[in-house]
Amino acid sequence: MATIEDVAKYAGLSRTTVSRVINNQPYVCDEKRERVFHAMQELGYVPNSSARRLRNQKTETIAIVLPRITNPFYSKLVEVMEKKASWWGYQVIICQTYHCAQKELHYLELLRKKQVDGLVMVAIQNEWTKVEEYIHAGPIVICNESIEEANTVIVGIDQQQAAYDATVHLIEQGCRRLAFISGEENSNLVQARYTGYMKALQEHHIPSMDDPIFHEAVDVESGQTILGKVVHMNNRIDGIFAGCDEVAAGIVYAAMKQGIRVPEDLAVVGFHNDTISRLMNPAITTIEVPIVEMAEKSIEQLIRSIEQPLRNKRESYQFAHTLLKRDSTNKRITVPM
Amino acid sequence: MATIEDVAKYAGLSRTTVSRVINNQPYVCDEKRERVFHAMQELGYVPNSSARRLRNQKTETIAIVLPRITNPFYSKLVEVMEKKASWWGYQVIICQTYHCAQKELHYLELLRKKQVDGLVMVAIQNEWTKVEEYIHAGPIVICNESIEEANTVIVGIDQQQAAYDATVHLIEQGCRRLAFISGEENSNLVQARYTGYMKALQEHHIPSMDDPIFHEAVDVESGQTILGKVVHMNNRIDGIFAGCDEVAAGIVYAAMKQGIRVPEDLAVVGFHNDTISRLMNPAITTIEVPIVEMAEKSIEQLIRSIEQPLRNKRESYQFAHTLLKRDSTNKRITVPM
DNA sequence: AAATTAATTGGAAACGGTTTCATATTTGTT
DNA sequence: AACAAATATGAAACCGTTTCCAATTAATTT
Repeated sequence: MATIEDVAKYAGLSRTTVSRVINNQPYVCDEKRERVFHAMQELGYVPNSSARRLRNQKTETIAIVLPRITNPFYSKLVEVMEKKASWWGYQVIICQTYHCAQKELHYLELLRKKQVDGLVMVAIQNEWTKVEEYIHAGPIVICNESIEEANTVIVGIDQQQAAYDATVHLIEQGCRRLAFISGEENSNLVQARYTGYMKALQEHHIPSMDDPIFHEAVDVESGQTILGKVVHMNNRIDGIFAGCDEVAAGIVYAAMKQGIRVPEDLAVVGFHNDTISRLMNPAITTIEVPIVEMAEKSIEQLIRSIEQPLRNKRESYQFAHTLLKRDSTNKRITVPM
Repeated sequence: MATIEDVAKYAGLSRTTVSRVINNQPYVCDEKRERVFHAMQELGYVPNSSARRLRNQKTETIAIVLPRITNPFYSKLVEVMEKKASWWGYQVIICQTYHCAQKELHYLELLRKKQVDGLVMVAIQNEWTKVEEYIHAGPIVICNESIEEANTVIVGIDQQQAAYDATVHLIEQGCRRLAFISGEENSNLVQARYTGYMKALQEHHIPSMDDPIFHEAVDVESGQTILGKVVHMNNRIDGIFAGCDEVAAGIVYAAMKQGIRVPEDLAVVGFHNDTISRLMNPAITTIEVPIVEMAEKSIEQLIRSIEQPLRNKRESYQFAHTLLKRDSTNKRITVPM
């Protein structure tokens, strides 16, 4: 590969001058500028990224840390983030944790190694205090997680309110034996939603029927499994709040297979308004999340933090969610409260 | 940030010795090794990635070029690829082309800038001759595309045979007025499938009914749109081969909405065996593609090419596909041929 | 015409590591 | 005891850029 030195020699000039041409700087006369262009052309020269990164102390790369890309909600977030980042001239490294705290720390090290300029966390596996230490190594934006104590940019929706809205809707449709189904139990996200869920139950004087078997659900298969368990319980559950549409779809699918009517016997609410929630039969009631706005805001703020660092200040951007009422909860009755 | 120089000073040793410790090399006595560890600990030292990349002429990063990550087929490929790459200690940069040849070239430049050590192409937007030029800048593995003339590693399935199998199945189910629906018309992938589709038609003496409106279909929405157009045609189509399950799902969904019975009035075959094809009602007949094997093989071969370069040699890995017969084509009749 | 100021240019010093090479000290062998 | 071989260490070169600084020339002002 040709280096800047080769170009300089070929053009009979110095590295400095070539560098000026590459970076479109002034103080190079037209004739020499032309000569440099010609030499670059002739030698097929392309500036070496590693050398630039070292010299400029800047990688123009960011990382997105998430559980796994196959979850449609995450993949949509990543799609938009990559698009936006690319528009600003940044590359995107994708980091799948598979919900493993260890893996998450491994990827956070990218910040200390200076392999990325900044990082977006979509979901968080470790204690915040552990993640926090990395902020002095580079900006971190939190997207879609609720960390009260985080002194950084945090983008998302009101998870508690969303869960509350969904639960109230189930209750208004006549459900009285509800279940709360979620992904990893310990995340702050799940905690916030659970709080909203419980608030709705308490306000309507409905007892909780939760059970630990209902956690760790993140995909269609786990949704199907859960329905199997629900069926064999004594008190038949008649309403489910699921943490994501994949799980909700698995539940609805398994229910139909087993002759359990949705919503008559069992109403289901999902989360995220993934394509599948719309296409299922019955269509699944869900919480619509403004993914595009969240993703764009996250990247904008991250890049701003990179380009003009002023760290350690909490900055919260909260977007509005919407409850999309569909057939999976439509019992066509309204129970007087 | 502390540099290796700082560590050396703190430990009262030379950069060389510190470097030896970092890289776990011999010829450092235990006592000094300890001192270096202590100094690194004390200063919170982490080796700078850019400096390492420059000196070692190696980035330990690869790129995956694809149309868009939200397509479940691509996102699954990426999931597995990232997992595998990470296992080998490589980072993954994701590059979305949105089917734009220009964008693809932009990402191919990563190879020339030495910002990545190698690159996997899932789908290809440019002429192969244009892409080929980048091979001398670093290894490229083609995954899921059929480029006859490519002298590089190419991983995939027999697209032509898969389309042939799907089409024969439609014909055996009694369909006589078929349509072929695909993504970007000019890709070699689509050409290969189209050849298989036509071969099946010809072997069964069935006239082709194709129409240009049936291209450029890549998601659920376009599937829905297409069904709308199909309905208004004179010769009612009774069988559709769709290039991906998202499109097939859109078609099935829209058909049900309009009272067109699937499969009685219209049979549909999809591609990829995405989750949605299984969950739709009726479930969609599809071609199962061994995604995990393809993704793993692609990464394995790419990393092999990076670590022991021996370029410009075609190496083809073809995996077996399966036709999964489901309800969207199950007319419960067998027409004698 | 002399004194400033602006426009060009290149040498050399970073940026932060790894590796080659030379040197000094042990250890092992005959 | 003499010599070869293995171990331990650091100085300096190198990876490919960008940028500071000084030097030279051209243009402008007094």
